[in-house]
Amino acid sequence: MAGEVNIKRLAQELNISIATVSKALNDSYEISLKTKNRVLSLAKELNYTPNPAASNLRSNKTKTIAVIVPDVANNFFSLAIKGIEEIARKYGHHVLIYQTHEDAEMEKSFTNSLLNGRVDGILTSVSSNEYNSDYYRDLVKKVPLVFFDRVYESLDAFKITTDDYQISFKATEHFIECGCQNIAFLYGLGKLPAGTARFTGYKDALIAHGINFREELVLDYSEDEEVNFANIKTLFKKHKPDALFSSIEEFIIPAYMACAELKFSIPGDVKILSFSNMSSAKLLNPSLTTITQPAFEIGNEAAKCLFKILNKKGMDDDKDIVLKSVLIKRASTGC
Amino acid sequence: MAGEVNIKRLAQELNISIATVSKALNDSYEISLKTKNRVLSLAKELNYTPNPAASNLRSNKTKTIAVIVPDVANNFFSLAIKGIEEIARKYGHHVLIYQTHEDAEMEKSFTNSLLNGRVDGILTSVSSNEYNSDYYRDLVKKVPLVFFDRVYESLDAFKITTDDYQISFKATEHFIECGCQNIAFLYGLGKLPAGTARFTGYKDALIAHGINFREELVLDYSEDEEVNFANIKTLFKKHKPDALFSSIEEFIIPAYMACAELKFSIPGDVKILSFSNMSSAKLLNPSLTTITQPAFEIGNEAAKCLFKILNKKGMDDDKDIVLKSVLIKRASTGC
DNA sequence: TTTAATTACGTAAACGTTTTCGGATAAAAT
DNA sequence: ATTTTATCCGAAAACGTTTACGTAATTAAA
Repeated sequence: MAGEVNIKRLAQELNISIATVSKALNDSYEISLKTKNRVLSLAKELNYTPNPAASNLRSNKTKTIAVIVPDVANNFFSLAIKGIEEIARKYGHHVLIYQTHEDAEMEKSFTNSLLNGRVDGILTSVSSNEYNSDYYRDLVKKVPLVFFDRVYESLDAFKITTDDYQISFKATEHFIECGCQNIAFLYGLGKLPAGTARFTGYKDALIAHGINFREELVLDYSEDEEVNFANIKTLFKKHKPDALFSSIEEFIIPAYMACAELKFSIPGDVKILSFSNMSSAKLLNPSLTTITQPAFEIGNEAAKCLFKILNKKGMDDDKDIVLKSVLIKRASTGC
Repeated sequence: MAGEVNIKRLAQELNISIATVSKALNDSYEISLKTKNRVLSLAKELNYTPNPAASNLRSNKTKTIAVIVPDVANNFFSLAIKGIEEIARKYGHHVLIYQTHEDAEMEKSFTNSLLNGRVDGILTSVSSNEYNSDYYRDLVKKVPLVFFDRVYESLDAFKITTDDYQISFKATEHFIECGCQNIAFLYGLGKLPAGTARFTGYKDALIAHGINFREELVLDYSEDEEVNFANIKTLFKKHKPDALFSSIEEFIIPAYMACAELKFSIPGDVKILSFSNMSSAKLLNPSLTTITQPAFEIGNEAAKCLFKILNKKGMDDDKDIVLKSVLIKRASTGC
């Protein structure tokens, strides 16, 4: 009984046409204030809410945006999502969240499932396992899309990133100021601009301070945590680095465990810092120096950007927004 | 041009009716294998995907489910969501995620926005700030809904929970076996069954071992982390507990910080354990003994349950599923 | 006073599906 | 030869909105 409250029902009870009701609900200029009030108050009384499917079908608007991230369990992404939601809520949009788990195929499959008008726009942070530039070159023409953090550089699309190069340069200098000379680099996201920028910032800082870059001090990320653990131990034994620059959060656990197992003291024997948004960084033993990205703000900016596109405003704005990360010095670098 | 590929277009190109096309796409028994193949292959060739709005409008099915949680940044919930997604993907459903940030009003507002047919069903873990039993009593009649972890006990609805009472009892016994006598309880989720069950398990274990329950050793959770920090310090100074049983993850950071500031050694001066799904628990200083809930499995079970409802199967199954948590002993309890 | 403009509302088509019902054909049963 | 049944397909309505267009009533301009 009470379930079937739709526009037709409102129209009948008020003795007006459904067109008038619809327009009144959408605050159209064509409708007098008096009838608007009549409609609105009855709608409220009957607890009317518009059917989204019908509305979407007719208007081609879904009031939903999609967020595609590798993993919501990652601190960075969960914060970014929070930033996105804040804006989405402001614009009355729902948020559809997809996790790719770094699987490029799943990423494409998810994205494709959104192209038939399921969402108004997409915010994406691409998977790190494959560089799928061609796919995205097509995609950005088909749907409003904003990249954040993990972007494709060459594309003509809106991109929100951070100052990976500069902050990595600065972090490396921090090591050097603490007296480190053999700074190892734990290399993640190698296929993405963010990864290479972090690496280049590290390398350039070494060179700028007259320290030779040594290929053998670079360790590539493996998805298998055990492998990373083993690799770090090997790195320690073979090359005795006095510092570890971890370019992604995932290296922290195996690095700390390796130090514990090899009885290396942090920061005495080796100093460590890492890109990270872990809230417990300050509780590690010892507390971890981090490069912390403004994750919430990135999500915030990305979402704002998308709604600019959806509302056709500021299309001539700069398509590249770069936010600043911050280096938080703690005990693991010890100075 | 290529954008407007819908059923009508397929029908025209194949010289058959749109009804036939629709039925073929839905693998109806009314359609011959031959025409099914013709339709399917053309659909694939033209990259046809059905318009979800139209489909939803007509069929009253959205192929989406909603997940309502307090916070995706919480390790427990992000894992649970992963478990949900696995099942949703299996059934070809999309997942809409909402964060309430423990705000009961926002929770109601979100939930209400889903009642007009935006989703086929809801998985929810209710906010801890208010006990909104009346609201949910109405709600479960209107929409397929499954509670997980944070439930309303009195309702006739599907609920996935864990053995909070038993595991808390066991954890308290672990303290006692380690020689603790003044075990403080950091009390969270007090308005929810999960919270009270944990508290009761703690209390009953004390009594079972002839230890007096002391009200002054119980500390209620505050949303303000600074307040928790201060309260824990006061607790330490006033009552010198030799153990801290944290019933929620959020107490860990202030507890560790308080110990550090007061120069209390863990587990020497005070032993600590906490409900937690933090992956870095083993890296804390010292590594933290945890009660870890099977978060992924909870999500998994909850989603399975919802799809049972949606497919009208197993409606006579037990509506209460209880999974087992596990006590992982580490250095912070020291024995 | 006539005409033009403005305001307020209604009619009906459209969005892309799904589904009910019925019909045509052919095979099987009588 | 007639009836029944099975198989395959189409016509058309329906889902609940939005919106282009038309029109009557009122007001402003001529």
